[in-house]
Amino acid sequence: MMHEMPKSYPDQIDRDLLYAWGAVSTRYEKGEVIFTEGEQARNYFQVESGAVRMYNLSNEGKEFTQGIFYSGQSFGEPPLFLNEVYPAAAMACQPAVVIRISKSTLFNLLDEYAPVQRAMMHVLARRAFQKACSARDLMVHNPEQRLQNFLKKCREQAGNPSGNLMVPYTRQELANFTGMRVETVIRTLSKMQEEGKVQIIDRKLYC
Amino acid sequence: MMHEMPKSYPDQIDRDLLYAWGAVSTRYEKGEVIFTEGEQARNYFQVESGAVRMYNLSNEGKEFTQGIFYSGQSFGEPPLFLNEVYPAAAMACQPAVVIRISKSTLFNLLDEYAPVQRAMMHVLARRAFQKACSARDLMVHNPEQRLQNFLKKCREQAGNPSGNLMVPYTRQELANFTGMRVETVIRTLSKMQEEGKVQIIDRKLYC
DNA sequence: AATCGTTTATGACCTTAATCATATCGTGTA
DNA sequence: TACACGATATGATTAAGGTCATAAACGATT
Repeated sequence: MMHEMPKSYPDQIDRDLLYAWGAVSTRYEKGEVIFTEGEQARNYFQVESGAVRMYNLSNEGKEFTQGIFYSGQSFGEPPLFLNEVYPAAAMACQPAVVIRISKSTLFNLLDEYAPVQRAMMHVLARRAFQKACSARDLMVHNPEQRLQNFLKKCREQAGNPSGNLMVPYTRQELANFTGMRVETVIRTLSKMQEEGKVQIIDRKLYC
Repeated sequence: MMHEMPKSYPDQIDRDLLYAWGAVSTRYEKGEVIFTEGEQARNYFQVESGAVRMYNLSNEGKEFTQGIFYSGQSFGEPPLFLNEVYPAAAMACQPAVVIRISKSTLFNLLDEYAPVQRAMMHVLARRAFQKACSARDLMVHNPEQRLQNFLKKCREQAGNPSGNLMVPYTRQELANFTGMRVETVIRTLSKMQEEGKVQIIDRKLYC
């Protein structure tokens, strides 16, 4: 399934700067794993093109999507600063090119460029903020409310706060985002469609 | 209910430095609100003594605890860097003294002292990391696993990874942390006690 | 056109946590 | 000692999502 790319994210590290400091880029095919949950964080990663998904696999084989990252966005930074392991795995969910530099190089780079360090702080703050919002939204038990919360985030991220956004996710993907089952998502969306809360045209979801 | 204070958290901003930059401290009684969900973030807060709880109130009156912060810890920083509103409310859950400085003063201070900015980055990274772990743990539907995940975090935070920790929370507080109902927590803990997974002595919980 | 795999959809049944009611225990205090 | 209140505990009932089975629709590929 193809995902639309949201508007660009300007506050990550400039790619040319990364390359100047010796970054290397790797191409990952759809489904290829970039790192796994529990693995020690040793590199800074930034998406050059395509899309990367971070996710957890529960012991019953259920998947939870922590986030999807697009061109220009970094991912998996928090454990890097804490000498920690990754709390989730990362996988290309589209063919993707990912820039990588080592932890120590990143730290030197941050020491050298104060504005870059400032930007990094901004990124970390945004991550923490978004996760706090997610935690709040995911504690709602009501399936409809959960979907509404997620769809609202979609609209905001697409810079389309009120309009008619084509939701670029399958029902299964929505289930992985919201921690529900596919069937529940399908049934809840049907109900919402009847109540005029969303539109389903030709099986595509609009909100 | 009295909470035990975990070991100190050394990586926040030095209190004397804060005072030198014009910070003021306020005493809050147990139950007093420091800021509310949805309020614009304008200050940097750091606990001087006592304890502060950040929480969300669902529209059905259910409470979800995002975190509890003790002496030396800051709270509510992420939205400060993003010009955002608080994603959760903050309330003293013990009599507490809280240091406060304005956003602009904090930014000046961070610009002045590179090591402090580094520390702040570390704090934000830890927040993002912990929230990612929480999100993962809260997606598990099984009540026992959810409690186990939370109790494990308790043990780690207490620096007591394997030993017999007295859990300093009521059943209701455990419910608010894990997003379950009191009765479910009580029943699940009873079952775990029978299976030797925790101890309940004189109604106190050990794990 | 035929085939295959994925996505969407729907019905039947089941498991389980939420809900509601009630009771006991423990602690602080009048 | 008696009282009040919060915390713990337990049973009965219910609602609701999960689970399983099955099928139709759609897109890509041969």
